[in-house]
Amino acid sequence: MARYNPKDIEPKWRAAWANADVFRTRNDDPRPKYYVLEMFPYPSGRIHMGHVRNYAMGDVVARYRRAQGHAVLHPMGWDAFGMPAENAAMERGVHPRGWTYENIAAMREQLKLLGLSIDWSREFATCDPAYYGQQQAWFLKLLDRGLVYRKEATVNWDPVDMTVLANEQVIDGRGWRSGAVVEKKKLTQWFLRITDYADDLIEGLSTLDRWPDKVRTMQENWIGRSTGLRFSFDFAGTPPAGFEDGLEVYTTRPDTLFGAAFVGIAPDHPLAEQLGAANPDVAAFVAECRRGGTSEAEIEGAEKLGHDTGLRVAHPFDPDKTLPVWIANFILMDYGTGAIFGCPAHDQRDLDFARKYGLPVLPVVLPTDAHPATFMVGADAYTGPGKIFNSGFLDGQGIEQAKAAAVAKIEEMGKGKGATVYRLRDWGVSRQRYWGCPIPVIHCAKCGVTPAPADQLPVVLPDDVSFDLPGNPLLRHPTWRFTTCPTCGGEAERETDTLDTFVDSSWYFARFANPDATDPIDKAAADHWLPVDQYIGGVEHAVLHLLYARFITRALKDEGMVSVAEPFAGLFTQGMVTHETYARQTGEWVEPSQIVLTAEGAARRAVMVDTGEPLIIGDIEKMSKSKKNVVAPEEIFEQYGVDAARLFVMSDSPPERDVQWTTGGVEGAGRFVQRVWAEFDSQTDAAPAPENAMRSEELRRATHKIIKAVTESVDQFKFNSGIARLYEFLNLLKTFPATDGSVSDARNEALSVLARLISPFTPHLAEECWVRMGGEGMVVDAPWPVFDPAMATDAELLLPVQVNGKRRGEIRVAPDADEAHVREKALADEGVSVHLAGLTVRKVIVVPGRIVNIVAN
RNA sequence: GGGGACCUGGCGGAAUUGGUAGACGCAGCGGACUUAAAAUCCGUUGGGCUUCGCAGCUCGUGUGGGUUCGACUCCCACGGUCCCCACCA
Repeated sequence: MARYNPKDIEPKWRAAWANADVFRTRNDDPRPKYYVLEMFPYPSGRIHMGHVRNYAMGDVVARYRRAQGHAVLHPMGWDAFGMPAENAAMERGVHPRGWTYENIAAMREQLKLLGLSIDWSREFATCDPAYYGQQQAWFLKLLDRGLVYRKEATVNWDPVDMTVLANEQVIDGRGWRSGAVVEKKKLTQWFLRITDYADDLIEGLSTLDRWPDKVRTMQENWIGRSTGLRFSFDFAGTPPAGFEDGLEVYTTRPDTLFGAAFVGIAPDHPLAEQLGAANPDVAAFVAECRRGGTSEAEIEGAEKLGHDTGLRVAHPFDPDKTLPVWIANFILMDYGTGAIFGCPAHDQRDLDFARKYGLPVLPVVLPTDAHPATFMVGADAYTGPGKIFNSGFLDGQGIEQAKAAAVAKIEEMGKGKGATVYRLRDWGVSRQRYWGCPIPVIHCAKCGVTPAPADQLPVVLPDDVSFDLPGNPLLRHPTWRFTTCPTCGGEAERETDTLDTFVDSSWYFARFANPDATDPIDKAAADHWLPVDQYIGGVEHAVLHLLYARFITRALKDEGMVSVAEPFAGLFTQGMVTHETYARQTGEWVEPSQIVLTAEGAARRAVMVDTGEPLIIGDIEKMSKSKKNVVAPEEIFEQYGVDAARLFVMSDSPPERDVQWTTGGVEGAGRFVQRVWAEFDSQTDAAPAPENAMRSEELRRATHKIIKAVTESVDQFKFNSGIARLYEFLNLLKTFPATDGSVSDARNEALSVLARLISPFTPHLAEECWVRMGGEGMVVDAPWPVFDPAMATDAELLLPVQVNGKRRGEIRVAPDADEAHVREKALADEGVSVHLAGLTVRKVIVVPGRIVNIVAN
């Protein structure tokens, strides 16, 4: 009996799968399709434990569906454009292309170690011209349809790196890389009209019943639909130039219009800019507002700042009343109309502002339990329910009723309209970077913006670029951008902006259907495979990537390129891999491999392995290089085997939650691998057991129960529970010695089932066990075991009996025993009758197959 | 400020979705094997109490209340932890 040695056995089976080409998927496979996809990785150079967990989970699903008789599509690719490649170029003088493809090569080898059931023949990287060229092709179709446009927008500009930063790349007002104070700058940028699909993207969420509620809620909030009223205030007196039609505002509370104390406009509002041009005080105020940061602390503590323009507007419902127009720092230009009316009594921000500048606070919503004469608004605005008062024709109405009435009145007056407004903004996709998909348009002085002609696609990135200066190398390139206009033949320039990498990842799942297609998407193939049946990835993509992909899929559908609107029918968001952190007294982080743990419980201590220096045991955090709490997958594979690593990251926590990496845990998984092997390999040890016939029956039942349990746990993404049941089953199986003739049939069945049930989790071990027990072919091709409901049911049930909710006895009954019989038996039970002495039985509740509860007093 | 999730032994977690709380693993303790250690195997492990023992009683799922024959599970309030969004009118 030999110890199972993963280092020899695992590579052997990976080679066997590769030689037999078992994971190649054919598009004409007649079996029912199942598309499993894990979010494709960024080629950073090395895989980490998070990858191991993510791809292991996907592999469980893929192998399980395969065994269930599905034609499974399980591809892999690379989200290969992006900043790190350019950073490497700047820091180390390497070329982004070479750096990226080398990383891909390294990571591909590492991922292959995992033994994933991936069809590698479909692999591509988003930086392959063959991929991004197709992206350019559909981009131009969207441009043609008006879904792509250019506009001047205020962006975060990093003056050191000379590039636009996304909002999430601005940390406390500074560029995350350069540390430079970020400037607001107006630039002409490319946008995708995602807001055209805002309603549809919200509606679609309700069809995604296999998505986590959390993600659907986050997307709904992100889109942020609100309904209200858009209307204009007429100026009292001469309107400023360009505002002859008044000043348009948006509100969700038209019911509070009578409580209006002022009208506020954003510092970026055209009116503010116009006034600023004529008045240095206004210009100075606007400049001050722009300096404000957007960090949490700054918003929390930010003071409301305002500047009275001196202009006044007329109240639409009360011609005698006029309101001052203020420029206020808390009003955002890019939401609604960039202008509001302030109702201090019923909005906290307006109230803060009114108190500071001495504006009137008139309550117009009366809480149900308050009196009109005594109700006052103090430091807190009242935003609750109530009846409208102090409001002319709205008096006495409820809030919703008053909203409708106010909207109707404004519409009747021709001053505005009920409106739906979204928090979602159009998607700015311009990046002033080299390592991205070139936006395939040409700027001609005469003809304007012209799409690159189809025969010029792909517009390929030039190789000869330099990174010795900040900014966009495409802009500095001596020749690349100079071309001729496809329309007039005159001198013209290429667009030097590249696309946000989120565009690349918004359609890759469709390309996998046929990665060699001459069109962007092979429609027949995509219609066959899409939607992705199970998509798996981190919850950090809950909004951006998953929303963009839903949008692009819709846009491509409307272009006739795919038939589905929703790309991902099922979504699972898995948790991270975490690890305890260790630090020296100086605060310097220490790697787990450098430490040794002593004692246990409260006395637990960590010390440096070589010096014995005592260390601080820190929080359990996501594995990260900066905290040095990283465990390298390859070292774990080396020490415990790939199967043990796969098993552990799925066994110790529910998949959606974080899993804490522990040495003890992976050792336990390794132990399980050994014990499974020992069970298959020990056919001749041990002595016969007594009660053979009964025990065979018992083993059979256990076997069918484990089939049911593991099948359900995989179906429901409860891998940890399924694995726990497999441990339990192995513990039971060990009590059935191998040489006992009377249990051998049952035992053989049990082993055959076990090998197949573990194969999604520990595929290499499963193959070796399958061979050892004489299985036909490879277990990867074996069908999933089918459980027999009759066999999975016990012949006799052990039913707990409670008296007044407390367990007092147990009875044995047949599963189909009728209630009267169960009742009789329960009352007759010795332990029960003791507790019934002196009491009158009032009620007996029999829950079939579960429990009996006797109510007595 | 808005939205959401979570809280169970020393630790990670399980509980057939309202029916025997603590499966399974880790760590611990006791034992076997060994000259010894590691590895492995066997036993044991929520707290308290009664008992020589078999066994039994009792408390127990963040806190307080409620619904129910019965609550980790449902409802209300409070506390704590975490995540997402955020001067979004």
